[in-house]
Amino acid sequence: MELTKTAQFTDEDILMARYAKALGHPARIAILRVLLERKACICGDIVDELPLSQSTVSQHLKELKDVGLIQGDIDGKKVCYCINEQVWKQAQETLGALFQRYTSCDSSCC
Amino acid sequence: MELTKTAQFTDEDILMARYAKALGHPARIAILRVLLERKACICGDIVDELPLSQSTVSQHLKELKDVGLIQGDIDGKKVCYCINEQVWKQAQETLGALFQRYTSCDSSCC
DNA sequence: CTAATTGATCGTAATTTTACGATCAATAAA
DNA sequence: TTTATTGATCGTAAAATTACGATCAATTAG
Repeated sequence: MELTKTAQFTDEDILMARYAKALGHPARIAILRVLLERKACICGDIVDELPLSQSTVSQHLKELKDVGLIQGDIDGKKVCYCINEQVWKQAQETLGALFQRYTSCDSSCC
Repeated sequence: MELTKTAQFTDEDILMARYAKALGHPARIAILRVLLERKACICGDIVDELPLSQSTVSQHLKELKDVGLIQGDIDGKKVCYCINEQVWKQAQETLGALFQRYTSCDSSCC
């Protein structure tokens, strides 16, 4: 009895997945870690820290920028990247809420 | 002056990215939400909750199972899925730690 | 035994991601 | 001005994801 599926994903699920997806590659985790370590924003020394070419790193930076987790401002010849506080905390809350929703049902299942 | 890049990604970054990647699709978020809502583990009624075909949902379930976030036990004709507590908490901690590493450097940058 | 149900897996097509070199634009240094 | 540096973007190839129907194996119901 095939009922037509109309239900779509909720905006919240889509947003959450977007944040998670942005974190879903070691290079992007590494980039964020660099940005977190040096509180001040740094530019493409990030490239030197990663085992990837400049163009590839630039691509990963763009993805992080597209979801808003980081921002980059031009400073002369160089570009300064850093965490975007608002979005960062938004992602933290959204994903954190999902994880916290778990309450061990010690009993029963599995 | 091209220095050869030797540095690889750390195991921790890779693991973290793996967890995040597993959460990086609305369908998988939706699946986890269903599993979280009904504390007890349910089987492929999940399919009915999602706007996707049975085979596609099964594929997403497999991905979640592969990273360990969920587990599925056969119960007669049906299969019972539920959150894997250990792994769930591991992912929560790992990703949570990353997010918490941010300390607003109100000043300066960007 | 024969149906029907459940859910994994296979094969496949379309799309997205990942990665790189090459190039381009802009700034800084000579 | 000419040259070097910085970093985005383009083009492209290879690989991975996403999605689906079809099929298969196992269990349950008749």
